[in-house]
Amino acid sequence: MVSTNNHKGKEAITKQRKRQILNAARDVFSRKGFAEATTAEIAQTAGVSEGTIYNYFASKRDLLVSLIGGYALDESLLNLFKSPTINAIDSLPALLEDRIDIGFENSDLLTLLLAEIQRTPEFGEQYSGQVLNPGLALLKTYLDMRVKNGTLRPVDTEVASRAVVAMVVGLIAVHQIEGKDGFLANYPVKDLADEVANILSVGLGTKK
Amino acid sequence: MVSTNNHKGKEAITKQRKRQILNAARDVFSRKGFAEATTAEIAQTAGVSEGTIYNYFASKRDLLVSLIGGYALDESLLNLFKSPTINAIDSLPALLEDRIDIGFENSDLLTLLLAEIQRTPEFGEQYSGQVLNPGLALLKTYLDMRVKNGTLRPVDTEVASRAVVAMVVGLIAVHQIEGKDGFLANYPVKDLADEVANILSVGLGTKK
Amino acid sequence: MVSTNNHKGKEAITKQRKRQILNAARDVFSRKGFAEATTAEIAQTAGVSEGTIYNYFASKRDLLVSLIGGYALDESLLNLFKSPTINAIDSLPALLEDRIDIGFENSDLLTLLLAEIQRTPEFGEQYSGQVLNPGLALLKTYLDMRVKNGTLRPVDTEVASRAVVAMVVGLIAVHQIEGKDGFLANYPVKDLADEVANILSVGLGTKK
Amino acid sequence: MVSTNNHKGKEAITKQRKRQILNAARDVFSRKGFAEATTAEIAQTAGVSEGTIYNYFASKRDLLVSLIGGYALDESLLNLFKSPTINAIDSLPALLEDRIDIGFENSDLLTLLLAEIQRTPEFGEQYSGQVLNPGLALLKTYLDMRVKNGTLRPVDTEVASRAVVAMVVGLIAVHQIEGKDGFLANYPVKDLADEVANILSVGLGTKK
DNA sequence: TATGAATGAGGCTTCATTCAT
DNA sequence: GATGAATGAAGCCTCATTCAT
Repeated sequence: MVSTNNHKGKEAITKQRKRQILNAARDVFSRKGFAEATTAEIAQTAGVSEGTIYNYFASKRDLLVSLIGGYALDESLLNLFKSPTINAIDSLPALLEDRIDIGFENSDLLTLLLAEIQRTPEFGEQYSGQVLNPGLALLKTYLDMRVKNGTLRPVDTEVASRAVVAMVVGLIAVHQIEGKDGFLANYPVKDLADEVANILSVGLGTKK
Repeated sequence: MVSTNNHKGKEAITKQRKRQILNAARDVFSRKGFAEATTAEIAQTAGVSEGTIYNYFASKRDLLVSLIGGYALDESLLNLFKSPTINAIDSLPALLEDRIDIGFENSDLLTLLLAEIQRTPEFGEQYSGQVLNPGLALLKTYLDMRVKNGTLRPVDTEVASRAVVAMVVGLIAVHQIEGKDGFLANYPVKDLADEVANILSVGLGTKK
Repeated sequence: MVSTNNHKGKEAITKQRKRQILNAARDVFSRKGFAEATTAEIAQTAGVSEGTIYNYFASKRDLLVSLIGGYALDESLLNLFKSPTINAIDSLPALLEDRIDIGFENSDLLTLLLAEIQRTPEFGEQYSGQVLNPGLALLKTYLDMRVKNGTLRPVDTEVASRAVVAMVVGLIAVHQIEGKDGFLANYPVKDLADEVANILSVGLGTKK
Repeated sequence: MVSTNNHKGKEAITKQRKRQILNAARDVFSRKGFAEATTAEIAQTAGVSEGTIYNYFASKRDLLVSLIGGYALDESLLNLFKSPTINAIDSLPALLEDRIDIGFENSDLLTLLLAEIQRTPEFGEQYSGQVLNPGLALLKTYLDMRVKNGTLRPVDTEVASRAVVAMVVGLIAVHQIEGKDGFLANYPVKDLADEVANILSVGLGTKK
């Protein structure tokens, strides 16, 4: 029992230590980008020594891989596309508000992700498979249903679902370009979401 | 005359050499990102020696600055938002097709731009001022006109113009994530543009 | 206690390592001059790798600054002008012998110092303040006293003290120019000191 | 005749061009030191292009060699030790004033010389042979004469002549260390020369 | 002969990774 | 397991020298 507990305790500690380092890596990577992030700064941010990182991760690159493939992004950027419940979709303004909010908050991570996907296409496949596709699939299912019951025009839902996602991602990018003094950064997110939802939904609705 | 010609010739050669190096820099930066690009690779790509770069640019960073601020992007990514003529806007599908085409072709540059804007907010200001804002302004003028003459709902055109741009940028980003075997990369651009234009324009149109 | 000891041990090692590198820097700088000294040679001389230098000093220049401003020269060239005790002054031949000996041994450092003072006047101020002026002040105090009690002519002791120092420095310079086969390098230092002391002291003494 | 004149003209032009470049080299070397001087700056200072330098000198180092061995320094620093006439020596204050004046004005060159002699002992031999020794010899001859006719104590004139030179050189060095706001730089050269001459000459004189 | 663009060797510096404690 | 000093590969940049014009 004791040793079991110790084991569990050790595993828990190990897991917690990995998390601690990954969080630090996420912060530094998203601020500096992968290449300009230093293990020294990650260690300092995590409150551990540089050597300790290598007790938990094989390399700096392994940190990035764990970050993009792992649970660590789940709680921030990844939620951007993560399966909303069908119910959530039903309220497009609320859904958009939620996603825009998360996205603006984590636009650095989106940039990091785009940049690293570019250098390592596998990241794109991984991210597509784990995050983007499930989200798109759910969206598509929902749109298909509404097309079938006649509350939507018979659009190509494969495209339409991507258009919805693209709208959110694009707003994040424009927000990033405009900066903290730009228009989007200072427009109430709720109003933004309402306007955009309106544009999208009315556009997708059947004409009378 | 002779010396004048010589002068002109030298200036022309200098300009052409700068262009040659900037083109190489654009290639390598967009492929590797700024930090991971090496001056050695840029030189090799440009077909000059490493030292030669420094006869034309003060530093590697100066290459980036010249690239983002200069004419070098004008012919590719910058066109993404560069003032389309009012006439061009009139045909939303054609406009979107054009921009999506350019964007898919240069998605690496969009990523580069986003990443470097994040590290150097001045780049964002510069890009906003020189490229994004003029494009948005033109779009807004056009939308305002159509709102006034009743062919569009009275939307917030400040938001709506950004939504249109965001849609394009977002599609580029999603395309980038999905990769060359993804859905968007293999969907006919013309059809994509038609679909998206439909979503946007019908959504923006007055309900009967 | 243990951790305290460890701390002390680490600090001691750090200090010792800095010293080790500074000593190497002094050797190489004085042999090659600052600009022509390479960090590679300093590292090799110190018996560490090149990167290690930068764990202790911010830059090659910082090595020079630490060298000129720090304790590292105290034990060699700096003693040249460092406050001798009044007693020591009393025996001018002994004082001169001591200083000439030190100076001949470290003429490379004098040259280094002069050269770098020329490029960085702050070094001159620093060296004047920390080393030269205190030495001159002591010398002047002593000369003033002897003027007052009549064992010296009423010379301008501000000038006279500099003359004494200049004599030593000049001998070192001439020795440097003549080289190891030159006259001064092969003249017994004690005899040289006696002769020069005679020239100076009789010259400074009252005429009967 | 014509061709001869042309030849003479060409030679004259060549000589004049060499001189022009050497002067520039002297300026830059004495300001920056040999290693930190760049051929670019020398060319600019000389008002020629970088390539032109290599039409007259084999290398940057050759510039230094020509400078130290050649006529180019003759007109400034070299005069420091260059054979004064016996008559000139007769007035020690005047001689010292002259030399101190030249020396203070050209202390950068003295520093340059010392530094480069250190790296290239041949320079020291060359300088000793061409400049220092002749000067010392003349001084010694003069001192010997005065010893013989009883107006000087029977000092070792080999040492005494070096002491006189050392005094001048040392004053220059101290002046260099103290900088332009230091004591020596702001003391009237004539008074300084008088004081020092007094110290030296009375010291060298026979006691009554 | 004058030019100055091109070259490339070599220097300083950074930083991911290792390893002895 | 934690530490952080040591390492050395690799990158950016400088600058003496060459050479085609």
